[in-house]
Amino acid sequence: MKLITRDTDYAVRALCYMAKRRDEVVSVTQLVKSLKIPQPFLRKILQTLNQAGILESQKGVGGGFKLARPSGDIYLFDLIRVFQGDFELNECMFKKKLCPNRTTCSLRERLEVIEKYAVSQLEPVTIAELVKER
Amino acid sequence: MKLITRDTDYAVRALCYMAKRRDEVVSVTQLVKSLKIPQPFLRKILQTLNQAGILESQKGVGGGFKLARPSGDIYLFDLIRVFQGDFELNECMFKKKLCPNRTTCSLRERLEVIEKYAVSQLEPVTIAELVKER
DNA sequence: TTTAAATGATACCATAACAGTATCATTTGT
DNA sequence: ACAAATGATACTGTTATGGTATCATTTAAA
Repeated sequence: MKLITRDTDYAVRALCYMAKRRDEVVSVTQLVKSLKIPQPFLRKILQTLNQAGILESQKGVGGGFKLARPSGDIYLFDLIRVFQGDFELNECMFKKKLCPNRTTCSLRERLEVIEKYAVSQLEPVTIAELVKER
Repeated sequence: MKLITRDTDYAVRALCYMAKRRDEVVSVTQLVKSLKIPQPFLRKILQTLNQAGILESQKGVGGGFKLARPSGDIYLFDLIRVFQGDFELNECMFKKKLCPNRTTCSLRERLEVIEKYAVSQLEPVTIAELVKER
């Protein structure tokens, strides 16, 4: 049971790295040297981020990626949405439909509270924030 | 991303049902009629609970299952442990080893806070409690 | 203008978890 | 003897996760 999957995690690391070098174009090869992430996997991740408008890319020799916007405007939740879909700890199996079971539903209320708390904790997190800490 | 998997959920429902009929032996067939759960799946779940010492079973005609202890002593976490293993939202990929990435680790601290909160919310939940509500 | 370094686009793959199903053996009340 | 129940165990289909592999295209620089 993971709140953050590996691709989201790798994305965070890569973006933090790039945030420290704003406006500098960084290649995957470069990134891989610092972060210990498998090349082709990181490449796929960055391409996805590019398609999502979080990164900008530049092809050809000397090319690579850079942040498409200030690191303070890149939210952890953006990444979660891209790689993991909507953040939901619940996923009631009877969504929309009338929930047939009152007992489980009372449990669900508790899960909802937990989810709200988790969201409140993670919502404000941006790449800039993560870079700043320490 | 689910905090509670389907088998845990089904287990909760079945146990709540049985809690209302304490010391009465209930067969899978009976349970299936009330709760809308696939027979063979529920059967497997109850057998697992039996092996875990949460249920007692009685074979043969008129047999079935009943709670092995008072419903107030059966914790949601017992079930989670049986069906989902340890409750962890974190699963740092570099457990034990020195975490090589400070940035991600600062994120991890936030995840730990969330996990602690979730545990604090779920820890006190027993079957008795769930039955009592409403 | 060739070459090499980069991304773009896609397809593929292995493993595990999840959500069950199926079957045969054994027990037991009637 | 029979039928209703669990015990034990193996199997199956689908999806998510965590990647690899390949070929095409762009582009800076020799």
